[in-house]
Amino acid sequence: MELQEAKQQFIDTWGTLGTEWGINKSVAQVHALLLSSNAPLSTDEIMERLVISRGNANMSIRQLVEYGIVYKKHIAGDRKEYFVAEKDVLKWAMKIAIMRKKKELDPVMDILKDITQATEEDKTEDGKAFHQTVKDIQVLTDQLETIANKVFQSNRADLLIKLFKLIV
Amino acid sequence: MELQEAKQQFIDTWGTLGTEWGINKSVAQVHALLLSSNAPLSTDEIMERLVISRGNANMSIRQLVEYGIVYKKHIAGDRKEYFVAEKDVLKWAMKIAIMRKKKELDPVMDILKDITQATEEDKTEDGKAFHQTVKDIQVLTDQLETIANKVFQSNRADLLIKLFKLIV
DNA sequence: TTTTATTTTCAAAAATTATTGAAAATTCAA
DNA sequence: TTGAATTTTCAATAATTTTTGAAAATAAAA
Repeated sequence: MELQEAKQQFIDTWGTLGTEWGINKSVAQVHALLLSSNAPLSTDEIMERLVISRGNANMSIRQLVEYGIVYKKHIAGDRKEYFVAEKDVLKWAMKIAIMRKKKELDPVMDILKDITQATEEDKTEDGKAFHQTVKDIQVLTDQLETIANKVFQSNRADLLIKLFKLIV
Repeated sequence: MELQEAKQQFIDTWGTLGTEWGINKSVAQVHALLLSSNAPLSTDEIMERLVISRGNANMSIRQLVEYGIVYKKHIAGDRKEYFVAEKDVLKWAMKIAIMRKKKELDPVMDILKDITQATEEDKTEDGKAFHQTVKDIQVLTDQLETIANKVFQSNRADLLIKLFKLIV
């Protein structure tokens, strides 16, 4: 397999995976392209390489920079902005996880808590069953959150992984 | 908050969350409706309650049954099919996780392995860096997979969660 | 300042995904 | 069998999401 071919496959695969998990295909592909490139790339280079419009490239890059998994890089004597991806997997994977948790999971957990409380007093069979169902979900997500927070706060997620592999 | 209101909010929230994570809104809502209902529901009841078409209801239910998180329930003297949701959170959450891992993550992991191998011999600076990047991702996902498999295989995921909370 | 390069914005178009609903297929009781 | 009830299918339509591309805004050089 040619190096270029391998990179292209990586970019395509990443794009598909992103789509399946609710991440925009272009965003995922720009991320993959930057991950696969040693050198910083300009918007023009990204557009050309992925065959996407300037608007799309600009929006996608901006989102990745906002996520904190792609950095701007100034190159002396060049007016263009260049971009590089964070190469430490554990670092960027955790940033994505934290961002999605905060944006999509936390609000749901708040609502689950509300519903659990609001149905606390219900005396009907149906009401009690529903309360229990929501409470079960809420308790499980709370437990998972505790674990997630501990892992996120730690700078040694790699060690935690090894530890967990060891003891289980 | 009325019980009906609470249920509706649960259904809406679940639908939104599903959408954000690449699960069809109707599928997620049917799941939430069945989770929130003690009694088994027929396709007609689901259609009526969620205001969706027969086709949509049928497809959504089928998918949930395929996932193994909703069961068919025969009611004596009634020709209609009824459906109930698996109420054990840990059980259905794990089934969803296992299903999505198999369908969406495993193929990607296979491709990452291919790319890692195919770029093993590359002697260029760029090739070596790309190889390392992909390999890092691959090693991390492999570690996470090991953990996931252990949790999935265990029937006491709840205990594992408690254990992990304890030691970390 | 003026000019030129670069980035950003966003309405319009395209692509994708979800949903409908009626016809076809199936199932079951009479 | 026949016929009614129920389920399934799927082409057509609707809704949503993504992408484009050109104009506006911004930034840097002349």
